[in-house]
Amino acid sequence: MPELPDVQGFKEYLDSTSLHQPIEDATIFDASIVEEVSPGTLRRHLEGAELESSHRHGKYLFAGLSKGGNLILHFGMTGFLKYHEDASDEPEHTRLSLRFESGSQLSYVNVRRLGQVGYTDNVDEFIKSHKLGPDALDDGVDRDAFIKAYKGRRGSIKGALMNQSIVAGIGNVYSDEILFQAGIDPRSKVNKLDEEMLGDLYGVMRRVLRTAANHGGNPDEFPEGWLVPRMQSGDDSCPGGCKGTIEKATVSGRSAHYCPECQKRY
DNA sequence: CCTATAGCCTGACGGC
DNA sequence: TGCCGTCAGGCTATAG
Repeated sequence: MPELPDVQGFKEYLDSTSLHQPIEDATIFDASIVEEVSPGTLRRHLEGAELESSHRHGKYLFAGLSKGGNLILHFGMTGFLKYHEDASDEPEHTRLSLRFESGSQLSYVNVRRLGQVGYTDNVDEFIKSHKLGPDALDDGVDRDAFIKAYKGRRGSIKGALMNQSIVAGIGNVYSDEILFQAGIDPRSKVNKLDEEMLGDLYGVMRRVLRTAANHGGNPDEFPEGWLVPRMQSGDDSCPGGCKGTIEKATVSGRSAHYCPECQKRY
């Protein structure tokens, strides 16, 4: 599930529930999802510390620890956070749980183990070593930087948008939404798009991600005419008013949803 | 350098 | 009901 807007929602959830509370214990239920350090090392860094801040970069969430360093949270396809008061409310598939002095707990839950938790001293180095580009909503990603980064690539525009090393945060669902709103077929080659079209795409990308992030990635709150809520409810009629049907195609190894009427293939 | 592909995990769903 | 294949909002390593 979690792309930039969803992870922004998790950040706000963490901020409003879990900051500035001493962690009494950290329980790692699944050692295999711990990256960068050993499970024991992660635990030592967490216990006795407080989460004092949080920072999102692309689909990653980092929580600054009062003893120094940062907890890394990455959600893969099925991860999320759950704050609960009672140990009996522990969700299934909890992989890491932080129990605070108050008795409340913050749980990192992930069915498929494609996500990771970990620890790093230096977030910037972690971002560099994982080859992540700038966050898609970063001020540094302006129109010119966007055009320069994508211009002339050979692959599909959908694949390029999902490439985390160019710009971080866009995944399968939001690449579909952005391309739908930009009127571009996901199979289009990037090098067939001129600078003006890339500039327009930039504007759509920022607006879509900002709007979705403002709603914490909850499709029920998205504006009229968006594609994501339709897909989620299993309704394949085009929300663009063309009366057409949303089609599916495999693009860059992922399933793309698009409207052949409203989106032009370049 | 760039792009496409297979593999990693688990659970839900549809068809037989 | 039970089994099987397919698919899923991500990332990495590898091959071309």
